[in-house]
Amino acid sequence: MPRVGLNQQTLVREAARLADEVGYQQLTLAALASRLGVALPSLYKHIRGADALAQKLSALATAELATELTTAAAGRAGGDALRAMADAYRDYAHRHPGRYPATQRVPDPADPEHVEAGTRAVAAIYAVLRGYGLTDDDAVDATRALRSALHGFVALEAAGGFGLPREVDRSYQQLVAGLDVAFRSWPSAAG
Amino acid sequence: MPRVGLNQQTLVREAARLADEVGYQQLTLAALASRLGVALPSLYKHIRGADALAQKLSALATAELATELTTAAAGRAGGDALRAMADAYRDYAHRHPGRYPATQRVPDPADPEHVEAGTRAVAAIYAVLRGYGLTDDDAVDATRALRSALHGFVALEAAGGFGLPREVDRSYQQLVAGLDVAFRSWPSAAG
DNA sequence: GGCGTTGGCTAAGTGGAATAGCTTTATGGC
DNA sequence: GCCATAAAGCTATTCCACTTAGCCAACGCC
Repeated sequence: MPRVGLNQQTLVREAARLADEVGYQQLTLAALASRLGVALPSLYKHIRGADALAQKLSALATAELATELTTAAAGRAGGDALRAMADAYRDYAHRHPGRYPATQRVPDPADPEHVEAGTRAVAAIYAVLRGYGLTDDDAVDATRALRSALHGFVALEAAGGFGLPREVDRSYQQLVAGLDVAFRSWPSAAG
Repeated sequence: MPRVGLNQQTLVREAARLADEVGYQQLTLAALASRLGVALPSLYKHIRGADALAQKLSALATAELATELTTAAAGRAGGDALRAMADAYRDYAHRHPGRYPATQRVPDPADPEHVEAGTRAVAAIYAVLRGYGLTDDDAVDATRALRSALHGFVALEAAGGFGLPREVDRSYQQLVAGLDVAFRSWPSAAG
């Protein structure tokens, strides 16, 4: 039995690739083992189980997404930054349909890299919102609104929830334009 | 073997109750059969399988949600209608945490009731947007934006994605207020 | 009351996750 | 270089969910 030379990193990376090909829900230990050319139980030498794999995949995807969001917003401000970030967000979801759902898993407090990735993603959003003069509670609310809108759109799109012929790209542009308008007049003291 | 007197309707209704108790992902045919006091294969006399059950549950939940959205918006207009509908939406997701995810499944074209429920839900949203003077392409875009924002928020909330102490209720109010602002100045001819 | 339809059942197969326990490989100390 | 040991494979087995096949009993109609 020649050794394949697996380790957790190669395993998680291959899981990410596999998920993008077959879908997040179809990512199974059995499929991963088959892909790597080992028997299923062999994976347990490197990862605690299916749930741990999902968590590590989430950390990987979140880190990737955070980096892309940060890069997109760099050197831009206001509506420019918002549009660039929103495009990067949806683009990542399109390019990595299997990884994207993993980013929605809440970071594991016991995994510093996962926590850091989540923090970086939120920080990227915060930075954009600072360009609108939003801080503290307003920034928290606006961050939640932005995440909700982007994730909701991408999730509905992936689920095939947009049946009408109207182009989805344009609807997304309008959504982001609407967010821009909303953030510009975001209430500082609403009740 | 005394007959329990099952039929598809009671089966789907019980599945809805069970899903709300244990979660959508934990709704299994095994759990449902146990709950109904029959052996698992007996369910197949009434439903084609696990996927068909999920589809029927989606039809049920979508119909319920459509009704609640329609009721909430009735007799209101503009921002009033928007807020009432948004509250009804999130309220439904909270009261029915197991049914809500089912509403995201795309209606089965072969199930007229399912299709009708989906149509009613979208129609309720359209009616609210007409109060903002939005029609045609603008209404399509705005509907997608509204659905995205509401679903995204509810999904992130359910996933535990809002870690900070800032009250989630207030964030939701701000989101809806932002949508109101955006819809009032929704671009009629953007490009 | 017979009989067909229907709604239960048991049995068995598939596929994924997980654990136990064995064997082989790679490696580091002497 | 040899060997002890840890690591990385393996097979076998259990558990759980879904599904199909095929049997039998109950109910309902004439």
